[in-house]
Amino acid sequence: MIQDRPKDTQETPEADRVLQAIRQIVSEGRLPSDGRLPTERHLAAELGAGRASVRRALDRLEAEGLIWRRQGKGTFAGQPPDPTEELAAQIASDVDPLSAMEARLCIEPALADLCARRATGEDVVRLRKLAERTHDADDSDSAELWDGALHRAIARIAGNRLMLTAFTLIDEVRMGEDWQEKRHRARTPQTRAFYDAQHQKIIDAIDARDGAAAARAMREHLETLFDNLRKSMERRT
Amino acid sequence: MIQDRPKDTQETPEADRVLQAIRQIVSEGRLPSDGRLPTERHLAAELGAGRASVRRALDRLEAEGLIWRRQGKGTFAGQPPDPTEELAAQIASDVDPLSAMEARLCIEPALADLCARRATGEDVVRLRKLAERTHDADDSDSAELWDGALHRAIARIAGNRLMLTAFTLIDEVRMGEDWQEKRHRARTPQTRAFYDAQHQKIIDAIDARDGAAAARAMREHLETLFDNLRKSMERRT
DNA sequence: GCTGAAACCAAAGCACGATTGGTTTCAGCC
DNA sequence: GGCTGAAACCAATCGTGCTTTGGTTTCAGC
Repeated sequence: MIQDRPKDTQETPEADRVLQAIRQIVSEGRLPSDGRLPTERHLAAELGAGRASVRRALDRLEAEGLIWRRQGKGTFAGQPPDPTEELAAQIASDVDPLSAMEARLCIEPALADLCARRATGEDVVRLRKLAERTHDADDSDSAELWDGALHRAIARIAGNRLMLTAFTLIDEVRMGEDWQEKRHRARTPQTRAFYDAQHQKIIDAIDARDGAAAARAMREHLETLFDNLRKSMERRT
Repeated sequence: MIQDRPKDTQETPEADRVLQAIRQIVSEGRLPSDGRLPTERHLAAELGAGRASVRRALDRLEAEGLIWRRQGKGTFAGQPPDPTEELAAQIASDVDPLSAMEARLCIEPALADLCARRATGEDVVRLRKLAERTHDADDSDSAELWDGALHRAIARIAGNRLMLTAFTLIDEVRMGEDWQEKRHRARTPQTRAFYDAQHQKIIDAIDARDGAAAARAMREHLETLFDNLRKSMERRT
């Protein structure tokens, strides 16, 4: 699996040209709203190359996770769609914030536990980086995004496909709801600082491979979040 | 909403005739393997009635939950398909028994907790009946079925749509797997008696509306189940 | 050994008409 | 007025056939 040859930027004259060209299309060239790339045959004609060369380049981009392909459908930028999202969209209509919170309070501490028992050193580094991004975020919106990424990363590292699916389900419903705004109002500079400290505590427990402590810290974090959300909802009433 | 007229078995001469005829088709008339009924137009012609009458009869059967209809598709006996099952079928392939058990251990105690806090007297009666059926089951297979129904009932009573979906996901994957056989081997007369006692304990806690105790009892039950499953797998090795 | 070209396969999309449940309207009949 | 039967129309779905598109193989040239 190890590339022997030192030339990494210029594998072969033609292949590299094609690869760079397509990479540029993906990264800066504006694509249709669905992210669809031109067809392989079209790209080959446009770049004056053969289909085989184009396919080799696309193979690489796909391996890098920049694009995904489906026979009969096309080539698209980004990640392949997740069937969990569709299910989430279907049941999102009759789920209230309280139910979502109950579900989070049930599953996320367990995920933190598993995460602590299975995380590699590399994983912990990534988590710390995400916590830092959450901390450094300028506005409340981007803090929200990085916070979501952190919780998602913990769920992924936990390494249980079923529980990850359940988490994704909750996460999608939570995001798609119109009570986004309520959550937004619940975030203040004070709460954000508090959340950052709790994130630290969770990650420290994971770093120490202490599953029970990680679960406890996560539960504490969620309960704080829950309380603030509830308070902000009562304030509205 | 209250029917004033005493005639319940004979609402109107024609409507009742059509209703009975279709009810008979659904209950005893053999249908195609997918449970599809003849089309409304076909039924109307065959029964010598108008489409409106047929539709009224079908409306009633649908309200009773005996059939379900979809525009452009047809009328079918039984319950409408659950999108959760499809998702479960998709991810079932890369889920091992251990992951499923982890997931159950995470979610079912929480469901028992919620169930204890929300169950009505009627709910408890139903649970006791299911536990009894599990106890009285002749063979291991039917015990398995009633046991599943009991756990599902607890999940439903918990009254959280998201968590019910997550439970259904786990349940479907668990059922569809080929390690059904392993679970079968793990059930012996001794373990069955033990499980019955644990079911009692769970339901007693629910009856007492003691959420924490219900969760504890459920966790204990699942851990026993888990241990036996693991032992039976090791025995095979 | 890589490239370009061509041909074929299989999965998905698209367009079309047919089918089917959902709805409305209308006339006939208690 | 209320139920019935008939008809017409709407909207979702399905089946069919053709096209598109990625996946694969083959072959000749450099």
